[in-house]
Amino acid sequence: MGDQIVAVKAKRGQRSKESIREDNELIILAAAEKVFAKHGLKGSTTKQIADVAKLPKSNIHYYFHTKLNLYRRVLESIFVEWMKAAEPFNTYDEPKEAIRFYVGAKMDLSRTRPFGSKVWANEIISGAPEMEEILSSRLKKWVDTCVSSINTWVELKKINSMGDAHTFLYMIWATTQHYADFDYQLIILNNGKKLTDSEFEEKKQQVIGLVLRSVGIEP
Amino acid sequence: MGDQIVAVKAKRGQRSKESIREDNELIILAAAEKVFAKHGLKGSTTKQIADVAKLPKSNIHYYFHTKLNLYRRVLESIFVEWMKAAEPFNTYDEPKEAIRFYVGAKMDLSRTRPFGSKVWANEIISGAPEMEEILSSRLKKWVDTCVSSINTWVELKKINSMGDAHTFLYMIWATTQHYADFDYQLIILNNGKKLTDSEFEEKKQQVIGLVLRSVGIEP
DNA sequence: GTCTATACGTTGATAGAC
DNA sequence: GTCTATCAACGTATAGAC
Repeated sequence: MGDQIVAVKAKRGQRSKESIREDNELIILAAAEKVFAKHGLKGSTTKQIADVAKLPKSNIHYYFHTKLNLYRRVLESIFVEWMKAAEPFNTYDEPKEAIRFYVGAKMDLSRTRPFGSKVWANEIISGAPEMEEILSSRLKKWVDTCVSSINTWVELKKINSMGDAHTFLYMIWATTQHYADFDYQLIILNNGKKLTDSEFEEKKQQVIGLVLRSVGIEP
Repeated sequence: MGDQIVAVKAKRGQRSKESIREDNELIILAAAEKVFAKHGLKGSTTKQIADVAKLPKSNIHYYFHTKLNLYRRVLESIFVEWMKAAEPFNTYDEPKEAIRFYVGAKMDLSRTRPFGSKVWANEIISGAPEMEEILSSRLKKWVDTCVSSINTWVELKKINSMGDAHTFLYMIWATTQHYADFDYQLIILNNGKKLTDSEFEEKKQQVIGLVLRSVGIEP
């Protein structure tokens, strides 16, 4: 993250004002995601964000006006990425492929963007006051589509019935996001060692296997 | 929660000082669990806790000295309850029963004590700075026992192998705790309606079914 | 044991020099 | 567009009257 900030800053020669704004907004958004992930909306301070972004505190307010506004922008950006990862579920007809790629994409996101997942988790835990709209309209819509796909597979006897399709979907969310949200716990229980990329790939395949078997598909 | 506080207060006639302390500590701990769940350690204020407990702010400091100390007491109390729920895993020999009762107990805890689960989640998300000791010694020890039970079942061909037993255990934690930590999201996606007790019981059985099938046990 | 008053640091946000 | 200086509000914690 720090390297990212330095890299963006170094590239600046004589740049247009729009470009400076764009760069700084990205730097601040990345810093904010990290800080909000650790302390939540209320627990984070604009000074912390400014320090991580290596900018004076007043610049945060200059670009985003209020802390709440910056927070909303972070949430929005996470949601967009999340929905991108969710596409496999609608592009594959066979449950085995759809589930495999969706769970895989979610696991990859937990690995590459853990802070985003944590900001999301924090927001939900504290009652989702800033996300009700996103959840009740945009996410709800996607969930409905997804649930009907799962129900179709059940009707076609391609997978076992689990009663309510939501239960299955929530298990996928919970299990994959656990690798982002609870990463510190996983590290401590792994004797203080972070998983290497290849170890993580292994866990990913194991998770895919468990999820597939849970609905009766042999991986 | 509010009723609980009123009930404890009303019972006081002429009580010993020890008993007053005990009651107030319980009231404050319950209030703190609720507030810490919503805002995390940094985001919570002693005033909020005092207001929920219906006591003056200074009493919080009188009984627990510092906010951090109170927070640690809340975490400790959650951990104890958590370990109690974990007993089934060691008291049943057959995986089908052990898993069924453990997952059931975890689901029940998510239903009856969601705030505790959220405080725990918040603490892990923010890097577990106050819990490293609990995690790396006491929780680690329990996990090791649990993992070796699972491995024994695999060796006895009572359940399918999933590669690393931790992956299976983490899936159980994630899925069950999701019903506490993400309860607001679940409500919104359920059209704003909280699950009734009997609906929750249904979900619980579905989760148990998915978990059992994921290791090849027909529920 | 209870609670008001207050010390003293930190916070979000802005004004205004550069 | 950048950044120092500043402020009012709020934070934790304590002192001391009851």
